[in-house]
Amino acid sequence: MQGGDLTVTIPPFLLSTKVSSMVRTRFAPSPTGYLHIGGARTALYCWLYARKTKGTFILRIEDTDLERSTPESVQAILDGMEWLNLNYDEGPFYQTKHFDRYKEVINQMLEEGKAYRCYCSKERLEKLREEQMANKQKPRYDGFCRHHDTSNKEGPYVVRFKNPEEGVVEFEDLVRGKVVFANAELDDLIIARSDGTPTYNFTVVVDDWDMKITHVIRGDDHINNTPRQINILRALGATPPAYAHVPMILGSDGKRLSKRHGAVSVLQYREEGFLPEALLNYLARLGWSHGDQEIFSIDELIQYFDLHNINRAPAAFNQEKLLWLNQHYMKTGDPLHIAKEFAWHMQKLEIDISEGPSLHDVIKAQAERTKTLKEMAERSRYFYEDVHVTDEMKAHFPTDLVPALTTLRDKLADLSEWSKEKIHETLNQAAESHGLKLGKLAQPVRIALTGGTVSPPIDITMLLIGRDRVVERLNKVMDV
RNA sequence: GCUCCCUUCGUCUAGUGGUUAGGACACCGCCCUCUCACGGCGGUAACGCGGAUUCGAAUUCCGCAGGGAGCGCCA
Repeated sequence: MQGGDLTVTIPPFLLSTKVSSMVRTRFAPSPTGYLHIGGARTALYCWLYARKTKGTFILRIEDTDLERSTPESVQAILDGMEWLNLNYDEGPFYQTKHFDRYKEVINQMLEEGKAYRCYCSKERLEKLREEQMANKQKPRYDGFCRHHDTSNKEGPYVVRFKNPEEGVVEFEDLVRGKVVFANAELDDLIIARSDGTPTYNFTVVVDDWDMKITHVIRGDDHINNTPRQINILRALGATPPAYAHVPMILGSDGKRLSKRHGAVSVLQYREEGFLPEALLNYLARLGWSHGDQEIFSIDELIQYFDLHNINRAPAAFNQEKLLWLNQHYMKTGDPLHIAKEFAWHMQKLEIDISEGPSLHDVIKAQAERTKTLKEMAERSRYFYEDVHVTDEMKAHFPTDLVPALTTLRDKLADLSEWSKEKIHETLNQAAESHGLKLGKLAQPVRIALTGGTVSPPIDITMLLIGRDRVVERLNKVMDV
C-alpha cells in the first residue's frame, strides 16, 4: 500500500518539483505564546542543518489547538524568526488549513481497519486511569472498543489508532543513538476528537509525510511521541524520517527554564539589548560544540554544524556568557548592522540622534565598556542631550581648579583642528601649565561634560560631543 | 507509580583505554591606565558514588544515587 493511494486533494506543497532525496527539515511551533529560547535553538538547528546540506527549511505552525492558539502568538513567532534571520524556504504552513486532508486520511484508516471508533466516555477513561494509577501501572487506554463490537453503538466517538500490541519500535536517533520502545508500553492514541478535529500526534505524522520531511529535529520532550508517530507512519505505508532529539535548555539553577529566570522570549532579548548574532552564536554553542571554538560566524556555523555533535545532556542557560558574546559582537560585528539595532534602542529611549556624533563613532567608543545595546544607549545620552548641572557635580569643581579649566576652555575654543590628537595635546598642556596631573583635570572635565564619572577616554568623549557643546558645558560648571 | 532519557570545573564544553584532564564564561591576582572598561599575563576550580573488566579507565560493563521528560478528546 502506497501513501499516494490516499491522496485525493493535493496540497500545494506536494506540487513542488524539488528532488525528494534532498534534506527537508521543519520547525513546527504551536502558537500558544512567544518564540522562546528553547524553540529558537531548535529552529536554529533545523535551519543550520538545512543550510549545511543545501536542503529545505520549512516553517509549519501547529495551530490545531483552537482554544490556545492565537494570531498574536503566530506573529510573535514570525517576528522572532525574522529578527534572528532564520529564513524559511517554504511556509509558513498552518495545520488548520489541512483539516480536509487529515479527515481524508482518518477515513481511509477507518476503512482499512487501521483505526477504530471509540465510544468510551470520559468518565470511564477517568476511572480507568485512576485504577491503573492506584495499581501502580502506567495509565493507558485498555482497548475496550478495539476488542468489542461497536457497530451498533450510537453517540459521540473519538477515533483511535490501532497501535501494534506486540513487538518493539526501534529507531536510530541522530543525537542519542539507538532508542527502543516496547509496543506494549504504548496504547491506542486518539487521532480524532469527538468533534472530528485531529490531534497532534496525528497531524504531525500526516504533515511530515506530505511535506516529505527527511529530518525531524525537535526537543527531546517529544522522544516519547516518536514511537507512536513511527507506528502511524508505518501503518500509512510511509518511511519514517530520521529523528534528532535535542535536549532541553534549563534555567541557571538547573530547573526547567521559565519566566522567573528572566528573559525567555527571543524578542525580549532584543529589548534587553542583545544582538541576534550573539544570541545565535550562544544558542548554537549551547549543547553543541566544534572543538574549542567559541566564536562562530553564521557561515562557520553552517560549515561545521553537525547533528552528531549535539550533546545528550540538557544545558543550563548562562546569561554571563551571552553578555560576553554580545559585547564581542558589539566590538567586532558589522558596524552597519549594529548601528541599525543601536538606533532602535536610542529611539526607544527617545534620544534624538539627528544632531550629534554618528552612531558608528559612538558604538566604536562605547562597545568596550558596555555589555548590551540598551546599556550603551542609556550611557550615550550626553552625546546628544544637554547635561543638567547638579549640586553633587558642583562639589567636583573647587575654585582652585577654575584657572586650569579656563585655560583649557580657551585653548579648545582656539584649536585649529578638532581632532583627537589636538584635543589630547591641549588637555596635557592645560594640566601641565597649572602643575596638575592629567587625571586631576580629566575627571572633573568628564563630569562637566557627561554628568557622570564614567565615559570613553576624555579626548574621544570631547571629540564626539563637539567643540561648541564642550565649551558651553565647561562654562556652565565654572559659572556656578 | 510506570516507561524513557541524562550525569567532566559554578556554567558551556574538549576528551572515544595511557593527557600534569584542555578551552571558554564567571571569579581572584598582577600589568596597562585620565574614569569605567578593553587588552595582556597568571591563578582557584571538575570526571556523582560503588563494584567489575584491564598492566592501565573520565573513556567499556553492571549496580546505586541524583536530575529530567513523557504517561490528555494539549502540543
